[in-house]
Amino acid sequence: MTEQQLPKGKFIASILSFLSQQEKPQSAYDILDALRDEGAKAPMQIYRALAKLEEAGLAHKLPKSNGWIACHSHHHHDEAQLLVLLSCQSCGTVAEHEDTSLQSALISLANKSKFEAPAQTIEVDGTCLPCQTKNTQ
Amino acid sequence: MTEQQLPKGKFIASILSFLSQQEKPQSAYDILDALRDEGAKAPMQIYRALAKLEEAGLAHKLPKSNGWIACHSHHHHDEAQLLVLLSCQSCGTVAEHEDTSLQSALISLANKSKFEAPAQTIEVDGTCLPCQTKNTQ
DNA sequence: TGACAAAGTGTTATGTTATCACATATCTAT
DNA sequence: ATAGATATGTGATAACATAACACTTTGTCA
Repeated sequence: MTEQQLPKGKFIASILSFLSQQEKPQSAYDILDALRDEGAKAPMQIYRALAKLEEAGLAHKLPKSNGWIACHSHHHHDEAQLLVLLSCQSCGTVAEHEDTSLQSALISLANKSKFEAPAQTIEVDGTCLPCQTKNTQ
Repeated sequence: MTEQQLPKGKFIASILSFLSQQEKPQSAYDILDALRDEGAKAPMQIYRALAKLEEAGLAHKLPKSNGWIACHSHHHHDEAQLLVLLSCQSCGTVAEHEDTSLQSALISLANKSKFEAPAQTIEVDGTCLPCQTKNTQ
């Protein structure tokens, strides 16, 4: 299992706490605004903290949509090479998945091309179940 | 097979031709600069054309890195739901793959969650074979 | 053919996301 | 104490993307 130890840094804890309370991904500038009280003044402060959180596996960036979420899966495996984020374009919610067969399919594709791919996150945009039913009513 | 008919629009052909000649993905602003001669003046003109090219399957946007490439695969299938772009972080080249087993793994993951995912492009960042050998010399 | 709708184009302004560069402060081991 | 590493503050700017509106061209059909 992953260590999940909090990296050190001024805004680390606040950002993680803020993200955890949000249902939807937040942009770096959303976070900046939310942390004005605590002295955050420039985007750089937020981006630096987010980079550390991501490196620690405590937050994930949605690669397409520039948003950030706190990691909700407390069961990440060290050997996991692929995190899939199912992102609902209608309501904004994001579901995290570590899928073995998807991961091995990706690894085998990379191997065929001798392409060296480190662990990564992919975002899949679509519509979650609640929103599907909502939209057909 | 996909139709691959050229959409109409002032900069469509020039953009496609420009992208085809490039080895690496180009940003919308790169394209804008390249098309000054032909009268391109504002980003909007480029983005509009790129949207049509992407819709027609003639160009692909790298979801993570804001770059655009001309489609090099002349064999896209209509039923393809997933395009994988292996993007080398060292030299910038991008390889296009339509991988059946990766696609079906993704579809089955989505089905499990009843998540409705339309056709999409995912970008996998890593290192291509030439760059791997280059970097260990 | 003339009139209307639809599609395409030009342009300004603005919104959004991300990094550079450099100064200053703080921590840590010897 | 002090040197090196790490962290922080901050202004400026780069890079990416869209809103909004006016205007022109093209398609089409009575």
